[in-house]
Amino acid sequence: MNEPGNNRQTAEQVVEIVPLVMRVVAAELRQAEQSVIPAHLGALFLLTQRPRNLSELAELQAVSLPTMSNTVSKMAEEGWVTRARAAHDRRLLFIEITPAGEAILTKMGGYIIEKVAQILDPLSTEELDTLRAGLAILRRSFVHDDHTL
Amino acid sequence: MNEPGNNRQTAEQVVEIVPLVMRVVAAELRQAEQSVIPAHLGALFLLTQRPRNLSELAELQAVSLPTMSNTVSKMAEEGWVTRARAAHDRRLLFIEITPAGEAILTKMGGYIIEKVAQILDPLSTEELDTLRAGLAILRRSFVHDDHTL
DNA sequence: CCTAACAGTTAGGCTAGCTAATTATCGACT
DNA sequence: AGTCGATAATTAGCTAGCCTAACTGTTAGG
Repeated sequence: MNEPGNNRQTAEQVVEIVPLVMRVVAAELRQAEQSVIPAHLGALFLLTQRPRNLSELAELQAVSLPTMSNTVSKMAEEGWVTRARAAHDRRLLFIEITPAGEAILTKMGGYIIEKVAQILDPLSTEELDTLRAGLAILRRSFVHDDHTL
Repeated sequence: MNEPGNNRQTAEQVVEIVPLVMRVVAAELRQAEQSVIPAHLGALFLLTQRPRNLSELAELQAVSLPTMSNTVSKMAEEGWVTRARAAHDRRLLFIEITPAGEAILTKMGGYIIEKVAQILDPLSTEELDTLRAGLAILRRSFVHDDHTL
């Protein structure tokens, strides 16, 4: 579909840059004084849209089922989500965010977004537009999308 | 410098998308049959440009000194790099890639880049251009750049 | 020379991820 | 109704990759 080299060159950039950015973001998160919410933010955000079951969360976050099971257990212990069996099919979980979960998402999500926004601050409006467009393409390519929102 | 919202919206995208892409890339790497080279590829690539000392590698890869020290130790055990004290200042390491290191970089780097290139294959030429431009901006913003190449 | 600063290593610990095996439920087919 | 395969989630056990704090060796300036 493309000149082959174009593809590969872009792939090289992805492999180089994404892990670097990841480490920087992770380092910022680690500095968030106490609260420590690492991988939980993404799942919490998905739960603000509507309740989900475990498989949905795992797929949307691109992690295995056991990983998401652990994540949800920890969040439930913290009181950020509730976990119940679905009425119509008792194999399924019905996972809902709580007000405490929404509060922590606002607080911690806001913190990290603020940090990243500072890093992006020197960029011009045009650069920000380009960056957003690029990220949107990355998302479409890599993420099994959620067709419900 | 910008309308404040622009910045924040882009930051949200970064925080959402980068970890997702990271997990997908990591999953691809994990499937690379045996060879298992996780964080080492980036460091090896930097060493193809020229020999480096440990602090340089750590900064360019945005990891702590102990982390990079471990990484280099493992790579030295595998015979992918050599480690020697610099002649003019014996505190500094002089880390060089070996032919074996170049070989493994070609093989494993090629493998993962191929995988990512497949994921990007459906994109049009225009989309690839946009993606590359966005990634370049991301890199400039997040990475302490190497001014020597 | 002595001491402060610097480069790297060691020790110890944590999180987030995985696969494999297990439990519980459902649904379809006899 | 009973059983059996498929599906959803959990548990057990493990690894990689990252960190901070404390230590060792080296240099350079007063």
